[in-house]
Amino acid sequence: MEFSFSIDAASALPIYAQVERGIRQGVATGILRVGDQLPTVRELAVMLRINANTVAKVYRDLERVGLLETRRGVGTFIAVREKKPTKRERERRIAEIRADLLARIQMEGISLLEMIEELNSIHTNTK
Amino acid sequence: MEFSFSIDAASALPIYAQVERGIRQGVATGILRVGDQLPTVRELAVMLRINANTVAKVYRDLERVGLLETRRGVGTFIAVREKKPTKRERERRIAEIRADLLARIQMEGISLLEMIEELNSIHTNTK
DNA sequence: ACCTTTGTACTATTATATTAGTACAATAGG
DNA sequence: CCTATTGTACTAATATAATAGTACAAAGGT
Repeated sequence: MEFSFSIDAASALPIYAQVERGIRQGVATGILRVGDQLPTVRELAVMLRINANTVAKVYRDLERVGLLETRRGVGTFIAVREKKPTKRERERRIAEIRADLLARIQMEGISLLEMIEELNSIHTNTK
Repeated sequence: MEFSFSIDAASALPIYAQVERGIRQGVATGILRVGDQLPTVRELAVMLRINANTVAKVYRDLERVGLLETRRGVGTFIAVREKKPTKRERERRIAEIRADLLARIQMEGISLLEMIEELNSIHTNTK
């Protein structure tokens, strides 16, 4: 698997937020590991067909948070694995994911049963 | 159940998009039905603690799309039920929901099995 | 030492988002 | 007819987002 994601310029979600999400998802899913080098500001800008300043902003923001580490003249690297949330926090997030999913399937006219079966089918096919 | 949602001013998603999502979700979930009157522009602005212009923009946009119907001096109403998607379209959306869910639970360190059980528990409790 | 690469820091420009305020047009109801 | 209500249409101001372009500082390689 390779580190890549796409930008939807038409989305209401600003580009910089989409880039940040892409990187965070890469880290969280293990596609990006501690020490891995990211594309350079200019490279990623070309890859995503966005402005280099936008990429630079994301790198800067994520560096401030501690997720990335930048070495001038060298590149930008994944600095840390995201810290484990508390049990309480984890449950809150599960509840949030659940609520979002329910709202969304209801919105699309999909029954909970159908969705569960959809997920079960992946589960049986993948293991 | 009552028509209500909340705005997160800190979200990267612009306020107008959050309002639009709230209304669309209301319609899709059946909380808002054809013919139902929405709060007035000024009322909803107060309810959500945002500017009336932002609400007006959303009403205008949704009217253009045909989801709302506005009668001057009277109010804004739900115009149509969203049209049924084709079978193909529906499957595409299910796949999209599934992909988003998988990415998200992986990002949060939640196993698919755990998520399925979470959903199953709702299912058994609600029926 | 020199050159290249890389992140950083600017300025400038354009577009969008949000708020504030005012005014107007259409409609309902007394 | 009159008034209040409601959506609509403006202007203005501020902030953010995104692009374009230039320049600089730090590090590595030669």
